[in-house]
Amino acid sequence: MNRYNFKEIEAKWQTAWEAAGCFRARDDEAPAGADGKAKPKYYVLEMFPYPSGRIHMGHVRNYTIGDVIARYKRAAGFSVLHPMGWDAFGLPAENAAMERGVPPAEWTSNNIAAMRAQLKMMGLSIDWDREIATCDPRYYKHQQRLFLEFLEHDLAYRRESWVNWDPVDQTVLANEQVIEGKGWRSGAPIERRKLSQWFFKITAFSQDLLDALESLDRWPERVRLMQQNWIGRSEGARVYFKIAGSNGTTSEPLEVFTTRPDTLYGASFCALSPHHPLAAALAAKDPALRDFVAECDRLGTSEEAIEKAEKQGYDTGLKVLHPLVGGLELPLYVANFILMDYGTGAIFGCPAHDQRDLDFARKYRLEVLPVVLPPDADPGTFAIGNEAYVGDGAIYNSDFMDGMSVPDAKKAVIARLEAQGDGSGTVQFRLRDWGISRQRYWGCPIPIVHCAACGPVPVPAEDLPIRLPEDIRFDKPGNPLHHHPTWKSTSCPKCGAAAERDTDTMDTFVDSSWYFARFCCPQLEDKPLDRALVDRWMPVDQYIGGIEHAILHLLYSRFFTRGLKRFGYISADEPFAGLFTQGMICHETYRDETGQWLYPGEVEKQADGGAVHRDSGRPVTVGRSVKMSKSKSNTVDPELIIETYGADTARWFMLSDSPPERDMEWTAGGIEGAWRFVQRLWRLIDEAAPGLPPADAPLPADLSAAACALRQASHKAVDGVTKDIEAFRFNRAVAQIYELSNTLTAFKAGDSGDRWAQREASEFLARLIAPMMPHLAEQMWHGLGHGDLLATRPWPVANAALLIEESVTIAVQVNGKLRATLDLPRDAEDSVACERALAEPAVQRLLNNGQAPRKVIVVKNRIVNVVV
RNA sequence: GCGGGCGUGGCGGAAUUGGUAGACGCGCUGGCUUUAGGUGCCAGUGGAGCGAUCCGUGGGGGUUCGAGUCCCUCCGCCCGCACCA
Repeated sequence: MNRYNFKEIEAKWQTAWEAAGCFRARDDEAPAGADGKAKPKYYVLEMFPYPSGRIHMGHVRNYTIGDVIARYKRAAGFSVLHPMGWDAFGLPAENAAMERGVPPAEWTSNNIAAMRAQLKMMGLSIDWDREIATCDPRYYKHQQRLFLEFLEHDLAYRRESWVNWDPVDQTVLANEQVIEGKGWRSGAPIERRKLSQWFFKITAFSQDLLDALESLDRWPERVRLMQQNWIGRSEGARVYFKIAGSNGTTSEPLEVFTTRPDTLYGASFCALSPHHPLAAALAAKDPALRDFVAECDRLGTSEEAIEKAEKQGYDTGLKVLHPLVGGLELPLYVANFILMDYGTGAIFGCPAHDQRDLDFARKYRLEVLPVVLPPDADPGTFAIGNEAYVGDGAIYNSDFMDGMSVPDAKKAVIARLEAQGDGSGTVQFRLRDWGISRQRYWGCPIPIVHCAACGPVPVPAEDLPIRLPEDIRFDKPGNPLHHHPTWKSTSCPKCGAAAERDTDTMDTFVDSSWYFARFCCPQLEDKPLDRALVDRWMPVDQYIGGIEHAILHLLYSRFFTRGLKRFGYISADEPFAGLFTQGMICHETYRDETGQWLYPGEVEKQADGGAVHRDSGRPVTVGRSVKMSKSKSNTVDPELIIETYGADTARWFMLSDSPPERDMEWTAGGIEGAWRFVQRLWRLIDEAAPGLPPADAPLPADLSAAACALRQASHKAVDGVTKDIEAFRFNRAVAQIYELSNTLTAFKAGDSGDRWAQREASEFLARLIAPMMPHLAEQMWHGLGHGDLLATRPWPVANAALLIEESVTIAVQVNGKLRATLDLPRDAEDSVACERALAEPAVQRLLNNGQAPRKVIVVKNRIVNVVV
């Protein structure tokens, strides 16, 4: 039996595609299609990878999906751009430098070379001439230029903000480097520190970023929802509480933000963020408060940690005056759950109608006065237990608002506060400005010079790029750029005096916020982007990546695109017209008797479902399937898979079974099954080809019933697979291809007409698998006697006349339960269907000796339901 | 804590979007082929029952002639939370 030699064949077709330049994107006027019309453009982009050194299964899935779309669209007559690059700055390169002494630039470029080779093994239809890496000065030079433009347009500014500080390593930590309040390397309790940092003014576009979500109709609904919640527009009020002074005078009033001004009469305390200026002022004179604030700081900067922590407060001893209730004084606390970054950093607490406030009030024994009465409750007896009432109802206990609905009360109380000068209605966003300064080496340097006389001064555009120095050392804690003996010394571009460079680099999210546009003109030297080329390709028609980027990367890119538009680089309003978020790859986990994680390759499955260690034979515990990760040793190396089974097999398995948006499970059985199918398909064509009519033989005049049935099955497959690819239902496309292949395998050709239908089905099969298993498809195409590249062929079109069924099977139900099925001509009259259904013995039996049915429901071509 | 999602045979999943639940694949069972095999081919495969039938889409309740699909409620698991990328 012949075997499919994937190694030879995959390499052969990859070379052939490259030689023919099949995947080069054309910037020039789109070449005319066969019908004389210009080809429409189509930009397919997968999120570019971080060059960690080896591709992982997540990459294989991501790039397989993208490649199916790119190849399909190319065949469907589009002028396709499908580029690849490297998100090459970031922390892991610095960790490698610290742990192994490899310079980040060298580490990164080695990783890129290794990963490029791996991606090429996959046979992706990528235009490699457009490859970019964000750590390349030819890229970050333009990013520095863009930073200056953000500054010029007042979309970047400098202010102080909080960071996680490791007092032992003398360095700023990322949230993920803070583990239970301690530094990951030093183990020292972390502190919060204030640093002067650069910010992008994303909040300038809050409303627009929110409104435009509606136009993104090819984005997953859940991503739009998450972004909407992230931007978090809320209408509410600012309320001023005067502070009762010890000597009867009041200082500056306390400004709080609330979304529930209607509950103002239920207020029983006010609380400040530990970082509120007033808290800081009070702490200066109060050591106990200082300790409390320090305690809060140990939580770090992550919102999750702050909100999960037990609610704690510190009574400042100060009282604030209720703006509407004369003489009512409320205690003022500093509380660990108040975020300085949201609203005004201060709240009033209404325990009856907010769970956090209620928890707080119970803990500190504060009053709980309900002011919203649930619809069916009795005002005399209604009381709050351990659950706040957050629903709608009638306002009571609230003076002039009594009896109003919640929305009416909001309006009324805002009007009253405004009239009194004690507050105002306002719109608040949860979205905060984007802090981009990082105290790290391996990132894009911020092109700013700090001058004692002139302050922060932008580096003139002609002096860019500000290059990263390569002679750096990681032996001291802190930022190597900062320690570098000479790098930061320079002169002020404004006054010429000795000055220092900003030693911070940009957040790597900046790098990925415009790379998609740079792919339109990757080699352009004098400016970041060429308007004409950007407009030729942008927006990205289909963007594909992990759901974990649903908020930050996508939101920052949307913000950047608005900036780019303002600076005149782009016409599009949004960067990504279509978005697809794929699920993760999971695998079973294995542990030995000592609890040590084992890699799948170290484990041997047994017939009884158990597992043992391959070498030692010791028993292994099989754990549930979770996301592949090094920490659980449940990863499978794509390169090993491709070397064992070939790229097509890996790609096919990626697309089989699981819907692409859902998590998929990697199994040894699954990849074996895919491998067998590759072999089967190839054998099917290899064995049938010699007996088939020539490639261009005309359709014979009369075909046997079997040939007609085969044609119908093939055309249905073409139609179905096309629809499934368009809708990202690759698992269903795969299932349909299996069905066609099963039909074709079972087909026994009798006459020459049969063999014609057999050739048609075989060719369709090759063409339908082409986006998914491109090498095998080329080989099949070649085996069927074609001399051209399938990669350059248009997509097959089904003959609509062959898709229509002549008869349909109808379900016959009695009281909704299936009792029989009927074969009827398509579109048979309802009366006919009804008559035939009632004649069914199973129906007669349930009608008890010819009783008349109470009702009969007929759905054409589908169902007859007899109600007894 | 807040926000988003998912839940169907032994397993991954399909279901024309309210109309025959389990397509297709994996696994399993039986048989055949092969020098042999973890290859290939054929048949079977949701559970219970000899059977007519009955039960079955995380649990409970509801709407409907009809619910995996819609509504309410409970449970379990997963993702994001602003310095990981």
